[in-house]
Amino acid sequence: MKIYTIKDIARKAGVSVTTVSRVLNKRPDVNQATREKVEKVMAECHFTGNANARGLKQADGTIVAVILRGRENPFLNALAEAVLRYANGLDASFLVEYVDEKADEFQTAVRLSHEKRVSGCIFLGGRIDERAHVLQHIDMPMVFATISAGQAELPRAGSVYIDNRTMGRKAMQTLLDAGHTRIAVFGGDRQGDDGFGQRFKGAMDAMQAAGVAFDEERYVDTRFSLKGAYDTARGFFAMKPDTTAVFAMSDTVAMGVIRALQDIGRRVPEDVSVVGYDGIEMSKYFIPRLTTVAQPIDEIARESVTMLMGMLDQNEPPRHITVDAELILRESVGPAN
Amino acid sequence: MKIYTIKDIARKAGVSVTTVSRVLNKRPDVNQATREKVEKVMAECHFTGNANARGLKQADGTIVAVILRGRENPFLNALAEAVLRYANGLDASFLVEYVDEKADEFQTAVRLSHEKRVSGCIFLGGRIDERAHVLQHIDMPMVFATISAGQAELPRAGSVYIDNRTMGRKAMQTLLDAGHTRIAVFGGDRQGDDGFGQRFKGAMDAMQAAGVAFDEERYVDTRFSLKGAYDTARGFFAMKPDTTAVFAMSDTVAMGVIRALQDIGRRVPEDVSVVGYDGIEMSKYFIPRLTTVAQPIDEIARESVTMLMGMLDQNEPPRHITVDAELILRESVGPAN
DNA sequence: CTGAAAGCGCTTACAG
DNA sequence: CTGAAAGCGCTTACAG
Repeated sequence: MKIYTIKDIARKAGVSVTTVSRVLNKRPDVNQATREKVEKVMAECHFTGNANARGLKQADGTIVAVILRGRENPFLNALAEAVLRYANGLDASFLVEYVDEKADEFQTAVRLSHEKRVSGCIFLGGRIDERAHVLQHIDMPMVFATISAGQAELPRAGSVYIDNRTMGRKAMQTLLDAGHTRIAVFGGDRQGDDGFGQRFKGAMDAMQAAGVAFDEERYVDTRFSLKGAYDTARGFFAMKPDTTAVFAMSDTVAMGVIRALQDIGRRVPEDVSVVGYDGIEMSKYFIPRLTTVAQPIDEIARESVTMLMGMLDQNEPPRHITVDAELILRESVGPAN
Repeated sequence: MKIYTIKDIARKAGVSVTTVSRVLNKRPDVNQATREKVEKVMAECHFTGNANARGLKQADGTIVAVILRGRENPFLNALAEAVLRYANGLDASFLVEYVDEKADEFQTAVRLSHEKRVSGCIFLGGRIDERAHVLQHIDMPMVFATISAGQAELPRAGSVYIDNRTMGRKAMQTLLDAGHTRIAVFGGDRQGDDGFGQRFKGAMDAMQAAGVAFDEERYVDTRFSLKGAYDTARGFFAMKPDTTAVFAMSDTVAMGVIRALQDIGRRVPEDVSVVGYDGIEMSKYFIPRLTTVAQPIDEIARESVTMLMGMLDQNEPPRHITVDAELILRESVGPAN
């Protein structure tokens, strides 16, 4: 079956391609009768135009890329949905790009700036490290959602994030308040100056203030998946069975840990307490419901979109803004025995 | 900052655009010294070429669209990942397109065939109904993954699916075997000739064979989300508190139902048994672990990709193949009291 | 309100 | 092994 081009439509409608282009783009300067005639032909042919050809013309409006790692990450996907919701109706087209586990999202951004004429981008999650240097090669506004880019030397990068250090402290405080002292922390690279490093620092702040020493062997470096957390937790609790509480740096990790605990006969929260992070939907339905640090997804999305559009349209400078998070007390934390 | 074009690179490297194009596409017929020179310039400029311009040339190889509803649907996203995994290395580029809750995926396919020169597509999940008529306007091979397209009048559509009727029967049989008789079914449109309708039919087969009457008021039409299932279940159990088992047509629904049960003081599986469907990863970690009908994600993905590529490359006819599913017995089903 | 023509950044025969 | 030129399907001044 034939794929029609604007030329075919023009011929069938007896007008020029210019005119077809005009009605395709809903421009006002077309005679009503002409418009209807062309629209009829387009409908018959199910014609919608070729995106590549259209995209080739530069003045094609703003296009922004939303970059995230993981099609199966519930938190980041919820964030992406929210970003798209706020983007809706704006004078820019948003495309979401998933990067692979082992891919480099910064190089992806650089590539996109060429390949798809992307003029701005929003990074969802992730972290900023030396790889980010390549971003200096592209002169494009960007905003990092959920992590701080304040320390990075990226003049065109803004960021929207919760105060991870404070929230890490509150998460730990919740455990301390319940009387726990042998507390494990399940997270990523604790040394990083990213969200995870901040959460860890906050947790240490709380321990220090409470005068409780942190047992270094209770820091657990885990993959952020159910299976990763589960396997790690099984191994950890075999080594450190007297641990009575866990601060997990994501809800997914928290759930994997809770499952592992259950399987070795430790109840949550009766025997071991667990606090999660992110506040994904599942945290409200898991059994037990998760006590967790809920990131304000809608607000992060809204601020990120607003900031980026401001940089793009009004040439506003990037900002680094923190939004309020909430520690939600639910069922997975109980008093130490 | 300047966005370089192939012309810029050619000038900087002192060669023609043809040559740059050749090294960009890694063609063999370029002098090694020339290639290196050009590659050096490209690297300096972070040049990767413009996807729109490239895509505009027709002989650009096969491109297939993977269409699914819901960026937050864990089952369909796992399927998409698997499809991409099998697609990797094939001589075709795959793009995944998410359609909105209220969008029409068939019109999306038609649009994509024009806009992005898509020459084949794989539908993940969903259902076939009268809206599918538009597909007859495009002469493109397609395969429906997880649902049967055998009855549809779509000459170019193949499908890969599990035998939903048989598995619906087995799911129900599990409940009957455990001694349950007051069983509810939580699903979508039970009348449809789609996967859900088949599951329901299978469930009825089992009840009939067991000589157990199905109480029509125990069929519950629910949205396939945690919240939807939870809310529906709360309402349902207030009306039919003597129900002792539930066949949920997706794991997500099963988990929402279990949470609701928990909240009204009914334990699973001691008081109420629940069987799910799909076999998503979370079903192995939820507490209790879900007894569920596991769809063979990898196999469905592999067969779908293989079939579509066969239709595309070898002009093979579409087929309708069923793959084996497995009912996994875990913790959410127990004996009736 | 309408159309002829140039051009977007590539790729691809074709010629050398 | 290399390059000049045509063309992919659109959009956009420009002219009428």
